[in-house]
Amino acid sequence: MTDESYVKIKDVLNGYHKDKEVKMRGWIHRTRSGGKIVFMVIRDATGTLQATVKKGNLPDEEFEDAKKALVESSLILKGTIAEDNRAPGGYELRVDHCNILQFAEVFPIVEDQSPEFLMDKRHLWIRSQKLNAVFKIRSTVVGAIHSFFRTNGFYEFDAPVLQPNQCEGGSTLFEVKYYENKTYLSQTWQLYAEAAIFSLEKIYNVGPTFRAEKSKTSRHLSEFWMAEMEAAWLNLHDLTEIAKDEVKYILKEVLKHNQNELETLNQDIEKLTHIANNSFPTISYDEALSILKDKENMNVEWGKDLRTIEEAKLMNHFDTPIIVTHYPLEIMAFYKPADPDRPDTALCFDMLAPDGYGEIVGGSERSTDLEYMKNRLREQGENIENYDWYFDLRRFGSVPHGGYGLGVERLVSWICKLENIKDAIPFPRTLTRFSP
RNA sequence: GCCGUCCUAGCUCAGUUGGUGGAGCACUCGGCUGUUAACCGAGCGGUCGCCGGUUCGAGUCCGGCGGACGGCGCCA
Repeated sequence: MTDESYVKIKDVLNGYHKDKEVKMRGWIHRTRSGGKIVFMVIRDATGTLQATVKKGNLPDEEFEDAKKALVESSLILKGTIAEDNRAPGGYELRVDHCNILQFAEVFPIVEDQSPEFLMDKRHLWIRSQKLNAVFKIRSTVVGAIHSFFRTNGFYEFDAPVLQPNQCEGGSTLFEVKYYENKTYLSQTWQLYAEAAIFSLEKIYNVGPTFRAEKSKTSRHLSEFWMAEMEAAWLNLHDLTEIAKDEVKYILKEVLKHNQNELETLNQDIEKLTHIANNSFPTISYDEALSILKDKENMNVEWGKDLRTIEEAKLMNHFDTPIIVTHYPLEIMAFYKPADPDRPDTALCFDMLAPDGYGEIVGGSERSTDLEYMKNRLREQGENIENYDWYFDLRRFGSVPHGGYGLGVERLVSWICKLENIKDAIPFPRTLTRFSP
């Protein structure tokens, strides 16, 4: 698949090619030159390595090329790997052939960068060590989601991205011209998933979700990836336990495969390991309100959703993610059923991450009561006719079922300790930015 | 929708009471055979976001507009 005659930097740093003559290829990450010596830090997908180019050890014209090549020039090098404690990482390549594939123009990103500038140059900034590490972890996270559900008997099931109706709240849809009509970008996979469980029973999906919310915060994207599951015969307790298992499994996979990346990002590996190996508590909305009142002196009126600040204060008292169940029914979407034992609350839950990363999972049992759902939709001013096919699901062999959605970027942000969710996705789309 | 901060060289920023716009980095040239965000010397580099106003004179004061970023609400 790849040319094995070229060695990777990670292997060099692990000592595999010591004193060997090797071929390497990559890009110039940093370069500084003396009169007759050039120090280049070269970069490939696996890491960075110092290469020393000394005049006399290679043809003169190749030395001159090495001297004038700017940052991000692509190149092929031949030379010997030497252990040398003067080199960062302890190893360096002593070059005897330098072939510059393309002399890069002046790279616009230098030492001082503002977030806005880096966002404008996102197509170049994704080469940075930080984003390289984040996207390696993101790859592990998404891979872990697939393997978690597949090994637990779930089928991957895909829903259309273009959807004629909405699921929750009307004002947050992206409208799309669809021939002579209009349709909307997917806000959730859920309604289609609810149709599919009558065939496959246990399903999941990872895919893009679009919300035209006018949220300008470090936790919101207009286009983000949601990992959703839906299954027949599950109750609220089952759902919360699966969600906990899933998040712990993802964490363990990241800890297994991405130690270097977590270090690059200055994440606390011990803390994450502790979280991955401990149980996540489940509390009710009522208990959350008590904690806020008793320990934070914050009075939240019963019936109000927990706001960002309240979630953060609540999480001061936990060092793992927690599940909060039984939010007030009134503020919940039409498909969430009331708890028969506590009819003013819904059979729903959120998972909150520590350290202010907020809601990473949201889910619920789904109502099987057709009239109840119709009434809730009418109260919210929705046109019931749009949901006719969905209501069919309650007319033909309806069963108890439920599901949840996990925000991939929210999870990645927390695991990578990112300041802004925009760095958890390669090319972020927000209220004000849809380019590059 | 509401609130706040910011906008000066390619980048990051300084700019005093209103009086001929600066630094560092990047880049170019010169020097240096072990640098670690290399260093030393020189050079190149400007529609001070836009429009209007006050003033002899505006980067600076006033008004409007635009853009970016963040917070709240809402959500994953």
